[in-house]
Amino acid sequence: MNFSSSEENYIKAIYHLQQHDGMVTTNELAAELKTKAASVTDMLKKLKTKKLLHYEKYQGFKLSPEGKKLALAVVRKHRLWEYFLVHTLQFGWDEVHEIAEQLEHISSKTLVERLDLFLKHPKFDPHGDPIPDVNGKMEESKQINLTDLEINHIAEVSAVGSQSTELLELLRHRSISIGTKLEVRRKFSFDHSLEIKVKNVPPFTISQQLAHTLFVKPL
Amino acid sequence: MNFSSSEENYIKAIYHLQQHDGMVTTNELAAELKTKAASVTDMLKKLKTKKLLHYEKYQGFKLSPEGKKLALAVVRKHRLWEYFLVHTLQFGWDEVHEIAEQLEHISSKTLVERLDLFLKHPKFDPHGDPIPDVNGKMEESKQINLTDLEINHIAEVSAVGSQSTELLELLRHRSISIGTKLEVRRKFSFDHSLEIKVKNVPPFTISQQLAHTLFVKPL
DNA sequence: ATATTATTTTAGATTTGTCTAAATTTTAAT
DNA sequence: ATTAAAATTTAGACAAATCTAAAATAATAT
Repeated sequence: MNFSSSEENYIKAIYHLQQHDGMVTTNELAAELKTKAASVTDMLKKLKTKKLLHYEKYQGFKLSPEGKKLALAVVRKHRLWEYFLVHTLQFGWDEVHEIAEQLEHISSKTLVERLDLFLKHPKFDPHGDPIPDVNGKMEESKQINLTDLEINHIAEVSAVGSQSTELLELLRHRSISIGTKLEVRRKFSFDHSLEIKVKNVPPFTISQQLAHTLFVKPL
Repeated sequence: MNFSSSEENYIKAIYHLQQHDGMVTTNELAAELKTKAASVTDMLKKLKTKKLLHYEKYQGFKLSPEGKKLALAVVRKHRLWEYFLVHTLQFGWDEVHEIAEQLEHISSKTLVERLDLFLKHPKFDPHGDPIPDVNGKMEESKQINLTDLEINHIAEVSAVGSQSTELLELLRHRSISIGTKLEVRRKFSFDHSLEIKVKNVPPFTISQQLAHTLFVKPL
């Protein structure tokens, strides 16, 4: 079976959403894909006839096993290409998302496997997310959310929860990137903001919203 | 300006056809793209409004300077990706065409330039075709058509004029590939077939049609 | 329990790229 | 110079993916 880029994007977005929610709703998906609810409904019907998801109208939906398999294949391609862009072509880790969004839809089993071999079977992409293997299996990453990091424990930034330009701009301004070592000095319960310490920089405060999109590996 | 894959395919096909013909006709292009004349007419109108080609109805057409620029950019991407697939990912030179057809439509200037840098600015693709540089300039390849090779002069196969599966199958059967050294022993004027000699193999005869799709560099 | 609000779906329209069949224009042949 | 044939274009239809506006359903709030 072969699927359009659009279908693959829907399947991938559903996969990401159902990691948190279990069941996904029409509006959630519309927001994620920056499209309209009506368009989502249209596509859901098509994906249902292709047996990629379980869907009863007004009831929400989730991927079927075949849908999950497709999602993992797309995620695998996306993350392998990101790894390639950063490690082979010397892109910055914050420049590769949009290009990988295009590359992930190239359809050639052989290409993916040759790429994987050339890259020596990487297990994590430049954002710290695990890369599924040919069978969709991936290592559990030991990263936790920054909001869950214990006070005064040093950790290394390993992933960011979104690749929006706005977020990346803010991170750049704060000189935070993958690999940055930091610790949480205080947690303010009023607005859940955090005081952060990075070496060679005076302590600064970040919002709960920002902390929520950052993942770290405790050292 | 950004263009759809379909538009880029039309522009690229026109570019290739006008290398021979100067002016291109609707049916020629329809045949090249394996589509219908009516579809070609539709697309021509669109490409004309986008100023990519000169076109008066019933009169044939050719690329405008902007069209040529776009064509060369697509050709550059195609050939760079082919080079990458063969030299970096170890594909055979006869396996890469279809994948490169997809990759050539990835739109990211930076990506192309980083790829070019990583590959060390290759001048020719695995089929022996010259790779245009960023400005669309390319080296004149010294290859000539096999039908123009003088009798008893040794030459090396440097390019094939098509990537059709049928042709590649025939070449494989004849054990002819890029780099094969050969010479023409006789030319038969009746059907313009050629008697070919390759080392370690008894002489064999090839049709004019096949000879026409083979390009060689005299040694 | 019913009304209000929010969510989701349907109905109908739009864009892109394609097609078939019919009409038009050009070319070639007598 | 007509006519026949070939090439090209138009007209109208269709599939994919999207949208807006209206209708249907579900959730909620009194």
